[in-house]
Amino acid sequence: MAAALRVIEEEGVGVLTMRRLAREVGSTAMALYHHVRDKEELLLLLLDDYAAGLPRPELPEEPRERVVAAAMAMHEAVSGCPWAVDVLRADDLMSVGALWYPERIVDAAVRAGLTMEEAVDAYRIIWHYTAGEIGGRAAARRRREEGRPTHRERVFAELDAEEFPRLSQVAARWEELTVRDTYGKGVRALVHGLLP
Amino acid sequence: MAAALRVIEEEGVGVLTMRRLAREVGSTAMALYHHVRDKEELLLLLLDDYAAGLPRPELPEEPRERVVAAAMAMHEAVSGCPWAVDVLRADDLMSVGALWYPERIVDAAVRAGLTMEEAVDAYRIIWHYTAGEIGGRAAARRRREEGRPTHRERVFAELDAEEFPRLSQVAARWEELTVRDTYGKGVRALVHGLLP
DNA sequence: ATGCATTTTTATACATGTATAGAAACTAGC
DNA sequence: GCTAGTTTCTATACATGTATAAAAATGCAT
Repeated sequence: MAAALRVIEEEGVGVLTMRRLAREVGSTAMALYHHVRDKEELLLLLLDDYAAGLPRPELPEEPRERVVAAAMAMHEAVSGCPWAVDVLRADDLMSVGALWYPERIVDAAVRAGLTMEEAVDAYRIIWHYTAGEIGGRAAARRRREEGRPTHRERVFAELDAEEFPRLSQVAARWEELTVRDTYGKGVRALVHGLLP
Repeated sequence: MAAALRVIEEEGVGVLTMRRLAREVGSTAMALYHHVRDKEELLLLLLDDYAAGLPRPELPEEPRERVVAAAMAMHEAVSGCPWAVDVLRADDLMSVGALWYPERIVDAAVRAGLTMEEAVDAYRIIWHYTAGEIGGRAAARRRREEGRPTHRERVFAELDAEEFPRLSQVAARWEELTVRDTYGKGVRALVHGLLP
């Protein structure tokens, strides 16, 4: 795990292969499979460690603000973790070390007056939004790094202004409009719409 | 494209490999690369065709209801497309054939009183939520099909009731609580929070 | 028809995750 | 110290996406 972490931090998650990690610890790739089920589990364990070591921010008392703050902390935590993206789609709970976030969110939602069922719904909806936002941004960044042409360019190039007036209107500014961080805006909207 | 579509529909997206597709059309894997940049582009083209052929549902006039309806139609469209999941994270626009959805959403948002910038934000936030929801559900299904133990089980097994009272409280019912479709609830919340 | 340039296809190769089979190292009981 | 069983590791193999280089096919001007 330490070796894996070192490789990731020094050279990026892209170069962490099973063979590379094996070489790093003086073993063979398949030997690693005695300790982890597959590569995803390895990354999950790393994520877990990472999450467990995160500082837990002070949260406001007011329930709605509390949910927003917890969600934004969760978002920030995952954003700062380059290998999280490959694991995120795994489930609706991130990892053991990161249970702190759902616990706070569900709790605050209940305190805001939601039933337990509603609170779980609220958490999962917030989580899906979070995962989607991070996944999208990570994919975009990766694409940019690899120099691949964004799909968007092609889309906007052959845009029919008759059929899609609104999109044509913003086509030129899309890039500019979409680099801004709108995560907070989204969570706030969700909290506004989900909590009484 | 037709061959790829046939393979996917008959045997699932999992068996569509470049070599298999090549065999299907009596060629070699690398020959395909003259027509598509990579496998992702192939899937994107398929998705595009699929999206272009979708029926465009009648939408309510009232702007907020219109956004909700368009979003739900978009969600349903993507859900019904098994190979969409592998492409979705690509960007914040799905594909040319699916531009109908963002166009309606942005337009309705503007008609509801948002500025163009705000409308684009709203669309992207809804899109991220949609992508996250579908990605998560697809991952869960795949995991179930492969018989892999869900990460969640392990998480809940070693849950400390002292530290995570709320989560412990729902641990046993998590499965039951999370099979329900809460997408609509989420979009409604977003629309409620984003549109004036 | 012929020679050249461009398009399209093949052959081969590599890195990757991981399955399988078996070897080696270790542990417990005597 | 020896044996049987278990844990851990190694060797090899395969399917996959795709890079690279070369071959073949095609189109075009003469």
